[in-house]
Amino acid sequence: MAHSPKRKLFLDLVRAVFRINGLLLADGDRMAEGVGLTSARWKVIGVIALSNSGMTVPGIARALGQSRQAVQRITDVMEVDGLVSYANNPRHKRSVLVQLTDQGQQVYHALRTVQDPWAIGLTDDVPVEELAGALRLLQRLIFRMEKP
Amino acid sequence: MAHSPKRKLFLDLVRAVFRINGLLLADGDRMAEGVGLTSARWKVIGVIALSNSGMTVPGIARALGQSRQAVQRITDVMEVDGLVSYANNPRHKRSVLVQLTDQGQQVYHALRTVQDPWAIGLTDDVPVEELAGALRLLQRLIFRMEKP
DNA sequence: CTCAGGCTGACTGCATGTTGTCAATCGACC
DNA sequence: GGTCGATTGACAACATGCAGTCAGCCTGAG
Repeated sequence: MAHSPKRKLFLDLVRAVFRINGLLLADGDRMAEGVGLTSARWKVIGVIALSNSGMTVPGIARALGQSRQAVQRITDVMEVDGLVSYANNPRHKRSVLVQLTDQGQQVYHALRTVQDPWAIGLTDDVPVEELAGALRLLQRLIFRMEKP
Repeated sequence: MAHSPKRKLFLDLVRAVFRINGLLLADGDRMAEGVGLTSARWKVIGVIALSNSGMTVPGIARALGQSRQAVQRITDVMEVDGLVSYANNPRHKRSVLVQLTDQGQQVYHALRTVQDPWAIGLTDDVPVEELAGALRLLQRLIFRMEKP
């Protein structure tokens, strides 16, 4: 049991996650630098773009599973850069809504035009079922780690 | 094609990797704090423990797929803490070998006694085949991303 | 209405990771 | 033996993430 194949498989999977996380960040930075962004920023932009009327900073953080402080710092920088704007939140006086500016929208779409071929190229010859299976497993692990 | 199921699957997988990476680091920190370590340090300790006569800093970095500077900073701190020691490298005058001290060995084994039940508990009801499949997929993606 | 607990923003400190640069050493080739 | 490219250590700048704290706003129970 100490060296059960499952244990080794799982630890290898953990290492693979660490590794691919670093590679994804590196690839993301490379793709994003063409439009003056970074990996962390397109993660945030992506969440905002999927919403209709903007999201609060803690809301974005919850969607990403990150701390609100990390998101706040990023939105603050992007607000200075003119990619997002803060709008009054009718449901909450202090917690403003983060919205994409026109420039932010343009950057988001520019990003898509680089990101899509990248995603397609990486998964060219990978069957959909394998992707779905791996995703299910990861989501299952995530669920178990989020509810301790 | 713009919204092909595969593209969405892949992007969901990317998000899952980001999320699980954060959760693994958090869990690792929680497990490691009992023995006075952090996630980053047991990653490094793990690599050293698997070697026989110690490893150079760049060697550890290559094994982890990280920059040597990041590893160097961690080994420097662990050397001050008495977990590792630097030994002369007969094959290279400047590049010393990082070795576990007795204390480092003890910490490594203490970590295993916490890590093993954690790994087992997370994968309790997950079939080995699913683990293996997900690992194969991730390693395939890693391979494609490492060779641009 | 009042007030207690929860949510938010702002700030701080810390850990980790990347990239870039420079000088010293190594190693391989001529 | 000499030379040149690769490797290494040391240092710095920067980006990102977490946790902790504090004060102010919001919400809902009483």
